[in-house]
Amino acid sequence: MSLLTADRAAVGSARTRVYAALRDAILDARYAPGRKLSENELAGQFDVSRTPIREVLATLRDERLVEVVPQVGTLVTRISDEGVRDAAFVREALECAAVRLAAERARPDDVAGLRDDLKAQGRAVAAGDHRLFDRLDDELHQRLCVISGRAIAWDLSRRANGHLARVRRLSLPDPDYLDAMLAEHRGVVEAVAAGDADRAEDALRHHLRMVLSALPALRASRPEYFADPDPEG
Amino acid sequence: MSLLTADRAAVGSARTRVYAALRDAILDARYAPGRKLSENELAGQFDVSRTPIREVLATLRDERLVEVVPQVGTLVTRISDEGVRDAAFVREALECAAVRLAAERARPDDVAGLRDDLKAQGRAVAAGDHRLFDRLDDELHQRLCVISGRAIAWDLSRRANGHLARVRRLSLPDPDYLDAMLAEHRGVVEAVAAGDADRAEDALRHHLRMVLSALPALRASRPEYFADPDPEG
DNA sequence: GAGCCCCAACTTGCATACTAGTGTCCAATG
DNA sequence: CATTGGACACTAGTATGCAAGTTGGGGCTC
Repeated sequence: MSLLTADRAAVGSARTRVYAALRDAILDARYAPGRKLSENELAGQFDVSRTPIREVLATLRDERLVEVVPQVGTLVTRISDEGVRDAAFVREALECAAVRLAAERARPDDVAGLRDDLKAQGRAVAAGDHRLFDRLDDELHQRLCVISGRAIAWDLSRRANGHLARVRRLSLPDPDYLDAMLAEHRGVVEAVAAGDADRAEDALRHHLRMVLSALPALRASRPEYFADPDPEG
Repeated sequence: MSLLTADRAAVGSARTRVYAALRDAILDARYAPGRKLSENELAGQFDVSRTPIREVLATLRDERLVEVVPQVGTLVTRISDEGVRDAAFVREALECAAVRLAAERARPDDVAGLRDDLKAQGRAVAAGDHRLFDRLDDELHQRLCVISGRAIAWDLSRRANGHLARVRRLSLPDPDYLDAMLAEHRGVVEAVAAGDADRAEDALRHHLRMVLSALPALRASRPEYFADPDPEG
């Protein structure tokens, strides 16, 4: 623990630091699906004791990113159809409801903030910076939820998003994909700016479903990241 | 820890037991909003160490039922307009989306299960057993989510439901209220049975919003349970 | 050589000790 | 009498030790 006390409070205690790092590593598949994690090993890597590690793993378990088996170990979950469908369902339900409210409530400075985000996304696409685009993507969705007055929609959406977020991150290297995403973001933002709740909802719903289109290709290229397919549509 | 090992596994470890008891106590306001909780005291009451208590409190913090202030204490949150609105929003978004799917997918035995639940609710209303009705109410909503194929909708709905659940439990003593709730449940179930997604969604939306109608009376009768009103609609 | 059994090493769950920070209460002082 | 300073009791966060259980491999037996 090399941080000063004040910094620890600002950064949010060891737990926050470990959580962010570990979640990021799982989403990037640096901790690959199926890999076994050891509380002791992680404690050593992050230079903290097992206690905060255990709290972080409990949070990640709620997000379905890890599976804790008592007396056996903690595993990074494989990406499952069920998990991806659940995440997509939750995001669609919560964010589509939120974007309707956002369209009704958005004020000029809210719209300006959304457009700033779009511009930054345009620069990220031009620069081919997938990682930055990914962050700005999340930020845009968060902004929409905040504008709706129901910021909790983003909190829950994000928490339920683990399996889907891995699909998204692992699929990013296609430039056409980024262009399409950006175009869809623009459509959502313009509908919100116009105060058109129906159009905003439709645009966002379509957008959220598009992420799923990358799934079959990813499964084909990285079958070891996936659990066995399940038949349900 | 007086339970056998097998029972502990079935019951789900000390944490599950403590979680259920503590959550129930908070929802019933036996631990009143605003009350300070002590990890040490709770550990003594439940005859476990602070570790599982802390895990439970972390979960309850995610549900916004307690607020943990470092180096100060853990408080039962007061019921807030924001918290109630957030809970209502999340339930409406998730469960309305789920009930549409349920209406499309429900099979005869699913419908039979729903109707069994309704009958039990009728008996509970006749007997004036609010507590039982409350459980059956949750069960019905859960069934609908399970039928939809998106059981996660209920998981998240329940987790986000803390503030609203307290309103519901504390408001129960009105018999007309129970009658009205039961009638609305019937409307939802019949729409699902008929495979009418639009009607099911409308009925459920209306139903979920009705819970909010009990809020002003409760606030008037128990102002000490509530945080200061906030102006937003 | 094949199969079975047992043990050792590892796992998480829980209990406990320690650290650092906060608020309160009382006493001393202006 | 009011106010301020300080000690003390209590808090949550973290570290560590102990208990119970699983797994996999090595050695013994057939």
